[in-house]
Amino acid sequence: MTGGGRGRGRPDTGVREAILAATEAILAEAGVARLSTREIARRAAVAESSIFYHFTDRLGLLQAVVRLHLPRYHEVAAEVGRSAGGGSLRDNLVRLLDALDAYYRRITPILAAVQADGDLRARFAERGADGAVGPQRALLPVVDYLAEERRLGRVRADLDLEPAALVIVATAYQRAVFHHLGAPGGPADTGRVVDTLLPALATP
Amino acid sequence: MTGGGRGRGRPDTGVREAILAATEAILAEAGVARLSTREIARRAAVAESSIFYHFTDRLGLLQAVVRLHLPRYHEVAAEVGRSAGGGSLRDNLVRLLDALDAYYRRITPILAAVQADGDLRARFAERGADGAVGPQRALLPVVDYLAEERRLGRVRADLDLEPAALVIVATAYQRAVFHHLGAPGGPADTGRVVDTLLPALATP
DNA sequence: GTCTATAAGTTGATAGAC
DNA sequence: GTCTATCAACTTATAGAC
Repeated sequence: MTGGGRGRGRPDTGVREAILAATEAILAEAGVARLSTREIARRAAVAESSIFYHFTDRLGLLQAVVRLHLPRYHEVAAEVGRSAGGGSLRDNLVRLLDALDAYYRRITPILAAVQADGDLRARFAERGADGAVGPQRALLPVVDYLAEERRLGRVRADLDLEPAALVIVATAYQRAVFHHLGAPGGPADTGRVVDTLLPALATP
Repeated sequence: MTGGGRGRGRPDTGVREAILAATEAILAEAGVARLSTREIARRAAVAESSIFYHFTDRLGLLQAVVRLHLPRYHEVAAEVGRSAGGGSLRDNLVRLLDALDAYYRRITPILAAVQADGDLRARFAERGADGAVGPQRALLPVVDYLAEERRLGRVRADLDLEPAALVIVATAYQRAVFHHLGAPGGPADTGRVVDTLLPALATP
């Protein structure tokens, strides 16, 4: 694998990237159930065997897709976390929820694949155990953000951070799932959700 | 299909039920990707062709599994809804969240399959359109429950019901997903979640 | 209604030329 | 690194006996 040595040595012909892109596209349209190496190769306009050269096997490819996207979650959440003191608490929460929602909409097909493929789920659980990506780890950036707002006195002093973060992340994810399932419009806009949640979070 | 005429005419040999049970088991363990008629037949100790006799094709079988479980959601939520006036608001919310959580844990593999299989997702979206099961419809029983508590004056008069229901359903679903992905213990117990949410819901 | 037998097509994966 | 060619195993689905 050239993976990681971008811009060094012989330039990638783009086959690896084309394979990853085609995989994501199929995942989004048809789902894991119909993700075949044959179809990936056809879409990427690439030889089927190139998939095995770059990713060893089908599961390796799926893992690569997961590892390519899940870590970006921390970027998304951290960016909002940095602006903790900035605007109003309400505005920050709206931006946090919108950022989470946008992120989850992008990766919902991948998350669905992890949930629906036993092997992939198993490997994902392993990684979670050693602390790398694990499921509840998704809460940490939001917990950090709330802790900062609490330090600034804008969030209730007695707020239980983990449940609060769970509720926020859960709401964003749920909306993304609804969207993925074809819900028209999506239930309630972000402003209404934040206004509803605010009495539980803000300092009275 | 004898389906529906339980206890009338010749008794079912149980093949249909065995197929459904085996399908659910495989869905829970291995996921849609590995759900083959061959494996279903093996587990159910049944001829592969019986699957096609009862369910026409693979997708028909998947639809049958979905239709068998999703409607139970309304039973679950409605049962809690009936006890609206009963105990304290907090106790009712704990019971509602626990009921939703238990339900979602059972059907998470099926929901994952719907999300991860394009064909199944498409048919599910169709049904949603004609108002039968649709995604956001999941919110209605919770909206009804909150409306009743609001009528009784225990929930804020100005509570925006849809977002509130969304947050509750989302939290239960998120916890079920964490559990399915192998999260140890699950993040925060129901009591803490409800206590965190309560200031947003209860009459001040 | 349930079975056995079978068909045609697709699957993930490998070998070897360039 | 990427390709073409090839494989055995498995896939969904059908036909027809009981």
